[in-house]
Formats: sequence, structure tokens, C-alpha cells
Amino acid sequence: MRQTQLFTKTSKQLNQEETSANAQLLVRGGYIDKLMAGVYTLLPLGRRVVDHIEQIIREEMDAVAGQEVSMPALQPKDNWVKTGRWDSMRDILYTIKDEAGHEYTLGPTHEEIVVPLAKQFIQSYKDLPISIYQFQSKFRKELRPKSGILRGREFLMKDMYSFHATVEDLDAYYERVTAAYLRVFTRLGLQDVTYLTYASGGVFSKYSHEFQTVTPAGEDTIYICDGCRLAINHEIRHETPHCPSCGKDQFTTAKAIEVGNIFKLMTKFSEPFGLGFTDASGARLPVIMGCYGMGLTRLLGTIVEIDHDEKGIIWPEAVAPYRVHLLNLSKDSVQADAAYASLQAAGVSVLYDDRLVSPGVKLGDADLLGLPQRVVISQKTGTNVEVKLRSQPDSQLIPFDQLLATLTTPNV
RNA sequence: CGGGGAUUAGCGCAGUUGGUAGCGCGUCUGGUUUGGGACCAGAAGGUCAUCAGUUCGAGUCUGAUAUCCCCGACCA
Repeated sequence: MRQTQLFTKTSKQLNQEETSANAQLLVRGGYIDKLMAGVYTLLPLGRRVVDHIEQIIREEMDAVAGQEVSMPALQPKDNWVKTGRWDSMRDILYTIKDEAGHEYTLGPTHEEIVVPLAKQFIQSYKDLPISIYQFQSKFRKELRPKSGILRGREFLMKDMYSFHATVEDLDAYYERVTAAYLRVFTRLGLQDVTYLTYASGGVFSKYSHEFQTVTPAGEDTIYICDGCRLAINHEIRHETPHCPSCGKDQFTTAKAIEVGNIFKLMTKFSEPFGLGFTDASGARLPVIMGCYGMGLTRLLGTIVEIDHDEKGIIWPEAVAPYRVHLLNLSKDSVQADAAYASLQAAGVSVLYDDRLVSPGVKLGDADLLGLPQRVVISQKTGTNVEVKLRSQPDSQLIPFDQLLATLTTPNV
């Protein structure tokens, strides 16, 4: 992509009202735009990052036999009345009434939709287990959206729902999904700061599990066990003085962002909708369920909170909007155009700063945008090109004809 | 939902005792520049959040409303 063709521009203006690093850097870089409190547009660069996050999650959900669907955001009132949540979740539901008097809500989650849907296809133990997921905009009337993109009223989420014949089967699948979640966070470069966390579980299970990423920008407080890699949420700390995993009682306190949450729903939603199955002996039993959420736009903000410095964002290669930022600081564009053409031909994703602006602007924008690899061509580099990792302070000069080989080798 | 702060050009802001709105960035034109956010000259760009009131006259004073930010409460 030539930067002169890019829809967005960067801004060096700081918005004094916006204090969170993720909002400042994502807005200044032209990744997102705020429409209103807690509601953001994903601009081309931001959309590309979210696409990459989404694809990683998709691959890992597919790997645990998830099947992708897309359920509607606009949902009829009746489904919510059946589970009692039209009233119990009233405070966070965006409700709509049309001219005919029909009422709807914009979905804050999809149990009320997925369970009646599953009922159409699950009749027998032979239809189980099954797991379906989607990427979807969720709507929650947060009283106070905050922290930039971390706590929105409309946000992107991956939600998966699993259906089982027995609790044992749910337990086993729950473990598989936990492992899949940890693989996602590893691929996103968050493995060292993300903790599987025990949290309050609701009616049917003692605990749910959250995936908490440690950063000062977090709004949750967790206690990280000094004996293992597990943590517990402060909301259950008083009733859980010992680590549920290793039994130790020494913890380190940290602020963290909840980037995922998984629940054993058991029969909480299958019962109100009459979702059951016939087992091998002919008995009619309720379907056992689990649900598994992960916030995509929240991950976008979290990665920025974790991976930035005073100059801008430092994207992990797996999610960067482009892998290479090609900067032409030369008066003519002959060599830079050639480099751009050869990188494109080799399938390297590259943002080419072909703008007629001063070197300082281009270098500053490269730091702000935070693409992993920076390639500079100028009078000074002569027949060489300069290659630098955003995450490292030092650059190196390499011969022009070795550029492709260098960029396609890890750890330049 | 409680407390505090804010709303003036695309963005960031100033605007004194009330007298008809300005700066920086950005944008456009011309010229000079080119390794860390260059310079000169010129130009365009405004329902001063909204509504009501006080006044000869309101960005400025009064009231209401809306929206945004921060702290707290809340968060399947």
C-alpha cells in the first residue's frame, strides 16, 4: 500500500481528554476513530490488525472442532423473556420498539439465539458434542465506557458455544478450549503477561475462568500465585485464600485486562428453551453447555498497552497491519519504487511511504505506526538500504539485492 | 448512577471588566528545502454544543438540556 493512497493520516496532536495509551496511539496513528463514547470505527489499518487477530482465533477455534457461523445482532424480545434476562440484564440491553410495537434488543451475547438454533439440529446423543462460534459486534449499555477501546458499548467479540451429552465431556472440552486460548495469546505475543484466572462462576459451577493480561491500564485486580502460573480474581479472593491449582497462599497483586472468559453453563440455557437429546437408552436428557468469549477489539487495545513506547506502537509481527514500512527519504523514487515492486512481488506485506514530506515526518510516523520492520532508502544509503526493527534501537545497512533475503529471515 | 472537569475552524487550544472571534498544527497556491515532525509569501476554512433568558449589544452573564473526559459505584 502506498501511503499517499491511504485513507487515513497520522496526527501529532495529543488529545488532552484521552488519557489511555491505546486510545491516544490508535487514534493518532489512524487505526481507529471515535464516533461516541465507547463506540469506534475501525479504519483501514485497524481493520487489518483486527483481521489478523481474528484469523489467529479462527484457526485455533477450528482446531478444537469449532464451526463458524454468523448470528444476528438484532434479536427478538421473546427469546430474552424466556431466560429471564430481558429483566435481569435490562440495565445493559439496548432495546428497540418498532411502529408495530414489536420489541427487540441488540445482542450483548448470544445464548438466547444459539440455543434455539441448536435445538433445530440436536435431537440425539449422536448429534453431540458440537461447538459453534462467531465473530460478532456485541452491544452493552455500559454506564461508563472508559479506557479508550478497552471498554466499549459496541465491540467485537468471538463467542463460542459447546453442546455436550455429559458433564464429563464438557469438562474435557473445556480443558481443550483453555489450551486453545493459551495458544491464541501465545501467537499474539501476550503469553508472558496473560494469566488463566479463577473468577466467580455463577450458579452451576464454582468458578469460571478468565484470561487476564497484566498491565497498569487494566481495570481488574488479580492475585497471581507465586507457586504456579495461575491467578485468582479479587472478586473471589476473600473466599479463596489458597491457589485452587497448587494450594499455595502467596500471591502477587496486579492490575489486568480481561481478554477472555469461559464458563460452564451446564443446563442454564438449554432448560428454558427445552434443548434436550435422546440418549442410547432412549432417555430424554438436557444438553450440557459451555461458552467461551474473547474480545477482539479489547485485544487490539491490550496489545497496544503492552507493546508501545514513548514514540508509538510496536506491533508483534503476527498482527501488524503490514510487516514492512518502506520509507523513501531520497529525492527521487527510482530505487524505492524498485524495492516496493520487488517486495510486493515476493508477497511481503508492505506500507510504502511515498509521500513528499520531510524525513523527520516519515521517521516519526514510522515509529508511531509501529510496523515491525523499517526499510529506509535515501541518498545516504547509496546502493545499500537500511533495515531496522521497530523493537530495536539499531539499524543495519545491507546491499539492496539482499533486501528480500534479509526481510524473509526471522530476527533481522 | 454519584462527584469533578470540559464543549470555540478538520485536529489541539487561547479569548481580559459583555462591544460582533484569534493562535498553533493541518489543508490549498507559489518558491526554497530533504536523516528525526523544515522555511518564506499568500489563501481558504466559524450555526462559539443546543434551547431559553438578561442586555442597546452575549463566545463571555443566568437557567435548562445534550455530549465528552476523569474518579467512584456497576460490569452475563
